[in-house]
Amino acid sequence: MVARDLLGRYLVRELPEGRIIARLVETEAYAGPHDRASHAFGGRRTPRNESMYLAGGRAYVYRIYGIHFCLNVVTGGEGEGIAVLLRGAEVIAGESLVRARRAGPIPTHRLLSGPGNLTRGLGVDVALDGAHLDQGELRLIFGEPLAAGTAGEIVVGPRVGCESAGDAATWPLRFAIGGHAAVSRPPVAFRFSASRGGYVPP
DNA sequence: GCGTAGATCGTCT
DNA sequence: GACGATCTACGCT
Repeated sequence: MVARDLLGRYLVRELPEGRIIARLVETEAYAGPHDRASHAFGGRRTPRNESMYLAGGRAYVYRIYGIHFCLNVVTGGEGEGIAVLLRGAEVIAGESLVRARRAGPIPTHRLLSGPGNLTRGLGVDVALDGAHLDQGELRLIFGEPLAAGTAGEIVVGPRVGCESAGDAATWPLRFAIGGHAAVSRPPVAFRFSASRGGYVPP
């Protein structure tokens, strides 16, 4: 599953002011026309979701709630409508550039935590919709996959905000690095503990 | 710490 | 005309 393989990989954002590097810690898969929670459900194509049907390796960016943007990586073949939502990342380099886009005293581990925060912190908007992610101002680096045991365990859970998607709501398509502080909401077993500074097992 | 409400607008019915 | 793959502030415990 590609969504799981994206964990631990790097997102590179080139801005006029400099470069931001982020490491993905939380993703969510949207499985195509048969997935009721997906914008591509039923094979629907509209001007908004058209880039979801591009060949893999492109970006699908859309606005939500009139306020936020969400960044997806198209992972299917051309015409399949399969993509992965990037829900959370950890800042590796360029933290000052991220903070410049996010007002207020925000803990480092929360700077790119959550789909809306990730796009805001990286300065991603619909201008990048359909962009190639192997070149240009936003790139995804396919380096070493996350090695089990070296960077935390991968945990799996139901997707967020898909409660009304019928049985698809319970599909285990959300992946995260277990216990990582930048995970927006802990899948299944993990819960947040401020006293212990992050997400902890029950 | 927890739950709830409000923001805000493009997109689709 | 309604609502959404969200976030934050705020009030209560």
